Amino acid sequence: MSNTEMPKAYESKLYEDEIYAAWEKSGFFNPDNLVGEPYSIMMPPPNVTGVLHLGHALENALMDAMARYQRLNGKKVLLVPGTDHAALPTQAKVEKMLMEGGMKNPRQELGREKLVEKIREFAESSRATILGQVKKMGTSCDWSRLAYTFDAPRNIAVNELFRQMYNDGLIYRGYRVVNWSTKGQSTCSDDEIEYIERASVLYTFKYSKDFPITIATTRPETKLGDTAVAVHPGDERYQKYIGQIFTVDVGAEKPLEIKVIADEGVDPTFGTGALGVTPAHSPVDFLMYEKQKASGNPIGLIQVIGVDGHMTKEAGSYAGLTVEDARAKFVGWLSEQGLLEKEPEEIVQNVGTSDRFKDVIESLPMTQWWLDVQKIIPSKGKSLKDLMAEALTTGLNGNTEQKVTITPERFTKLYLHRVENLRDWCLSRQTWWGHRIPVWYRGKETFVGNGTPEGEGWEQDPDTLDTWFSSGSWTFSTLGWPEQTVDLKSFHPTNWMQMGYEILYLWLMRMVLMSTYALGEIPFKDAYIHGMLRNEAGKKFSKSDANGIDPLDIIEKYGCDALRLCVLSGNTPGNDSRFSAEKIESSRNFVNKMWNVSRFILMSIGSDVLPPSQGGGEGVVAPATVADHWILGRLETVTNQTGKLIEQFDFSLAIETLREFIWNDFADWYLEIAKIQQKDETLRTSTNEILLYVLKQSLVLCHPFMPFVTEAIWKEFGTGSFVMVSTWPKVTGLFDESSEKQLVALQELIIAIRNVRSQNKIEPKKLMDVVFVVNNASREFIESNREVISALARVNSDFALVEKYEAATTDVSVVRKDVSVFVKMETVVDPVKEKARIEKEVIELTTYLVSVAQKLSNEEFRSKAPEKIIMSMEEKQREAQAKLDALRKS
RNA sequence: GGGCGGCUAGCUCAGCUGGUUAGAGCACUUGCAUGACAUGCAAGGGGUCAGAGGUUCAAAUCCUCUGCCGCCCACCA
Repeated sequence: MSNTEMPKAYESKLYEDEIYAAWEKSGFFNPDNLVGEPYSIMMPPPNVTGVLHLGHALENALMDAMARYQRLNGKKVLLVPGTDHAALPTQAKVEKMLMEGGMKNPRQELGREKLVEKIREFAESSRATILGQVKKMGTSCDWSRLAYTFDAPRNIAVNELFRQMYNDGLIYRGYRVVNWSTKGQSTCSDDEIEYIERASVLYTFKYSKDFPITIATTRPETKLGDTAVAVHPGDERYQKYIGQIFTVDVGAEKPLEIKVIADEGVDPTFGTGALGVTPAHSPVDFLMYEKQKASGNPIGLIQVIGVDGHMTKEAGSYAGLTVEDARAKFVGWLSEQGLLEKEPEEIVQNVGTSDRFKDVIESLPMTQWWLDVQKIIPSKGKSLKDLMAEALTTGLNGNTEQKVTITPERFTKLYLHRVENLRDWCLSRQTWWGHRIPVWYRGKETFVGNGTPEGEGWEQDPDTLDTWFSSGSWTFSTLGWPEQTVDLKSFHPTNWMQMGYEILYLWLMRMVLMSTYALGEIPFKDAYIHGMLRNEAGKKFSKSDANGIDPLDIIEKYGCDALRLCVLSGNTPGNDSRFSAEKIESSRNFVNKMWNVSRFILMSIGSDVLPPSQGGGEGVVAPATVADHWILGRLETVTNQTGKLIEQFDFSLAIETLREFIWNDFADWYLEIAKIQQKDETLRTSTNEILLYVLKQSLVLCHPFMPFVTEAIWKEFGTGSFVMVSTWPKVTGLFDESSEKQLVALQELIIAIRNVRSQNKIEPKKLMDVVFVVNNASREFIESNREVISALARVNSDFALVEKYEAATTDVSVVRKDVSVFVKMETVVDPVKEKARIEKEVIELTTYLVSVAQKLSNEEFRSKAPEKIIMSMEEKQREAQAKLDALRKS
């Protein structure tokens, strides 16, 4: 074997690209080349607004760990890669860049076609970068099924979905108050509003001297469009005015006709108990307007703010002013007229801002496309809201197979609460990048469907669809829907989805909505919600890349495996975690440890056992020593634990379990013991076989988390196969409790002797002389481990085993429960110090024994605690007592 | 105004369907260039589990309250 060529340290750069290329070429990323039960994961498509950051590294690590684990367990795994065109956000981003480059108004200057072309160029370049990054992260996705939310197949799915929802009467065109971004010149949905706290001024005033009711507002300029004052129906103060109309002149185009109306929603105890109603510029007021209309007691609607953020001609003397200027002017007028009832009051207020354009959202009345979430779907007898709730509670139609489980569970409550309060979804955007609304108009005719209708004179709606409309269909549009493809049948519902909690409402909910509506299926069975990755100081990695870290830089420096381990360790469901230099180094070191363990094994087994290329390490192993039994038992325990942990989505603990096993058990103990066993002719072959066996299994166990290094080592075996498509270890019944106990005892003994050396500053090179005091039970145990003890504790191997021993003044004692060791010093041991050391131990033991005795003598404990607990406590008591007795004797 | 999460070793975090003398990584102390690895080895030090009550034979773990820190939601004019 040529394994001596393995370099001392694992250099990730030498392997990763080559290995990824080999995996790709092997075809095993494509489930068509695998057998077994289908298992599918859809990659949350990164937005082409930018390139990938560390958060995406976490997502890729999560998805790929799961995909690889499932593949090793014989599943036919599909992991679909893709990107999201991110309609409005991408346009916002490109416009911002163009404006930074000197353009004043990109839409005006370039026009629709040219601007869309610019955005497409940007998107394509981001897309290419992103896909390259995904490969660098080692993600085992099927590139033959690569999808993009804006490609032709996805466009068909979007149009078809729209058509069906329209035909079901769920999608409608309606005039109502929308969220309007003046800067973005577009609507946005309720979910795209970010509320920020800011200082504001509350003005309390009357419309005119003889108006009987005082009202308050932080937006005086909108009052130019007031058409009513609402009071609580039971409010005695205002009872007599209800139904009356007052005409006031506040300087708008026409004098305002203010009707006093009653509405249950008004809180009579708050403020003046009266509310100025501005139907055109407040969603709540608009509802009152509709309610009044429905009750046959209509009030007016006057739009005083335009789409450009300036006052309209309805605002009369205020027309053309910005809202800020209009506000100042109106407040000035109120003050002059003596209409302000109180000094203006400074308050803190939440205002909605556009999450993309960052400006304050105006409420304006407009005709837009909406998705009705309340309406009963004819074929289903339920509303979209009902479907969305069912999917998380009882399962669709009570079918528990069609139920989404969210980890951690607490997000389920959030989701359901949100669903309950869901309002109709505004689908149309006035930006240009994205799926065009699939609706055509000709005079009074409307056509909804896929592609331009036949005949002359049709014009397509100029608006585009909310980007989440296409991402909502991701789990099935990627599988060929609306065609009833084989993929769709095999892989939907998908098995697992992971995402950050920040898109729970935006995305998870919409996937459930779309999938339950279109397919009558949940989009995925399990949703794993991860937290955000923060920097060392606990700050968010901002999207503007100011303190962002490029995952490629990390990969370049530390390797992909280290990055993956790093982002997964310490990351628990739903909780944020931090990324730091120290953490990545620690992960890199573990990768290197794996490498060196393998390096040692491949170098030392020589020709004694069959080389791996001829099946070495595959067959039956023959444990000969306690250590052999122990390590095989540990491997089995760890195999069980790791599998269970991954299936519970507890990736961090799985990694910790593996690290502990490989580093502490396998490398620090078994390898050291194996070096001794290798020198023994009768043990050499079996030891080497076990080394190779445990190594191979460990590589498989670690592969989901560190795919590259495990594959690189596997390659050294020269089998020509991939660890990626090997088999997750099976439980073989090699666990042996007594070996486990014995080895732990051996470890404790060796550590104790090493401790004597350290405490007494005896140089490591010197072999110490010791005497073992044993009883019948422990004699055999020590004798059979003579060589191991000698080598690992560094004592002369010809030590005596006696039953009684009179300690000399040059001896230091080590006491275990049924073995004592006397270590011979060259000089007289300081009797005071030695006594103190023993005293300390005696005190610790005594204290412990007292507490145990207290518990055990407690009647209630004895009668109520389970048998198992009592027995284990009694066992511990015996052990501690034995040790204490031995200590006292010495 | 509602709701949620966090508070465990110097730092970052596990553990929390109650039951070993509370763990890991990093940092720290003391030794080691021990033929796999100094990206390492060995031996250590370090915590009244935010505080106060309660339930229980038993609480970091369950309940109540309080205090900080963070997040989400909400039409209080």
